[in-house]
Amino acid sequence: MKNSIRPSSEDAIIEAAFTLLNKDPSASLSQIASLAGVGRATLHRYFSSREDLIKTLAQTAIREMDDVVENAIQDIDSYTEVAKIILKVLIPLGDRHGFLALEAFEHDEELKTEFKRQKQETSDLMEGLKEEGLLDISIPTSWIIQVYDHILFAAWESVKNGETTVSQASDLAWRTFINGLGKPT
Amino acid sequence: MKNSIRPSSEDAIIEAAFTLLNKDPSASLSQIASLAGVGRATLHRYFSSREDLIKTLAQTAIREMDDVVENAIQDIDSYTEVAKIILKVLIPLGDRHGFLALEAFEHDEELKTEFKRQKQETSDLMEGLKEEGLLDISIPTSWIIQVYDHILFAAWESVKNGETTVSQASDLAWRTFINGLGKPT
DNA sequence: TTTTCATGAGACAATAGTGTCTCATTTGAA
DNA sequence: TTCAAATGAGACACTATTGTCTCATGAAAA
Repeated sequence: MKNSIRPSSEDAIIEAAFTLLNKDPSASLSQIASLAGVGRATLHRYFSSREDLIKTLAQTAIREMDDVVENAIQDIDSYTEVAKIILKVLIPLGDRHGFLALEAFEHDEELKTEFKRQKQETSDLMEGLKEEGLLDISIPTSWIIQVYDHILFAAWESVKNGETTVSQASDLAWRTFINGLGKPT
Repeated sequence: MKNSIRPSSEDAIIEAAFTLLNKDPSASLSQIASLAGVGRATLHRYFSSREDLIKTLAQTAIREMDDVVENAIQDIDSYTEVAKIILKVLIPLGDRHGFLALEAFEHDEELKTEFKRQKQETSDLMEGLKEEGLLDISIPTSWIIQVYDHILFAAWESVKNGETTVSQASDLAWRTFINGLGKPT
């Protein structure tokens, strides 16, 4: 029972950081501590430096994405349905994880490995879609991944701007992806 | 002949800023001045503050985009060809203008107006594509704009990563856009 | 009650960036 | 050559942020 009950301070800081950094990626540690309702000293007790905090946020984000995806595709067996569902469940996470796209993790081998793994999983998924005859096999997988990622981004922004609901954005994104890269008829 | 020959210092600073800020958006004014080959004091003689410099860069970027687009579509009369060519000529500008996407211009009315105008022009272009029967009229124009912008972004990144040439990325982007949002057959 | 531990408040030093200013030098034009 | 404008170098004050440290307090566990 090492981690059964959290001190709540650490979680509060992480939540405050996610909230604040998405509004202003250069928010200070003072602001974060303040929103978390803890002193700045306490923040430094849990996270030795700003870099340490950001790294924890990135790891948290990776885990949250893995969790939400794994949970959503439990009973699905076709690549097609998996790709469709992932698109839908990841859209709402943009508000929470978006700011991480602006951070540089080039010096962190641990995180780079995790990012590489996620990219590889996406790659495998896209190869699966090709096998199922949904995607044009003559299109480079690297381009397919780019489009998949950026359409997801477009969907998130569309929702953020109030142009569509998550459900609508999800449908539009999927339709655009499939028609855009699908097997020529 | 007020502006016939530039002092070159101002231009050198702007060029250095474009180069450096795309590598590191938080590069200091010292670094920028240094790369431009001028003293920090001189930089402040041309740009009263960092904000002032960034704003000039944004205005420059808008003008450069307008120029390259206007120049490319001079003799074209179909919306379809225009949309296709714009995609191609804007890809290389990503390396130069990309960092501006990370800046916040919410407090600058002048720039906000320019951005709004560019978005409106894109909107008009997409409506034109609908009229020419190239795009599905049942798809919201706001979504079409999102996809157009993000596919452009995907193409730039694809080139930046060395996955494709500009020409290949341009073809893939156009194909993906047209098939993705085109009229159902 | 006593003890232990997390915490808040705040002082502190170090660092970095910014904007201003001065002065000596250079450059180019008259 | 002479003069005026542009420049480089650098000092200066100001601000913000960060990370460390100490100390008193309050709450929970023993």
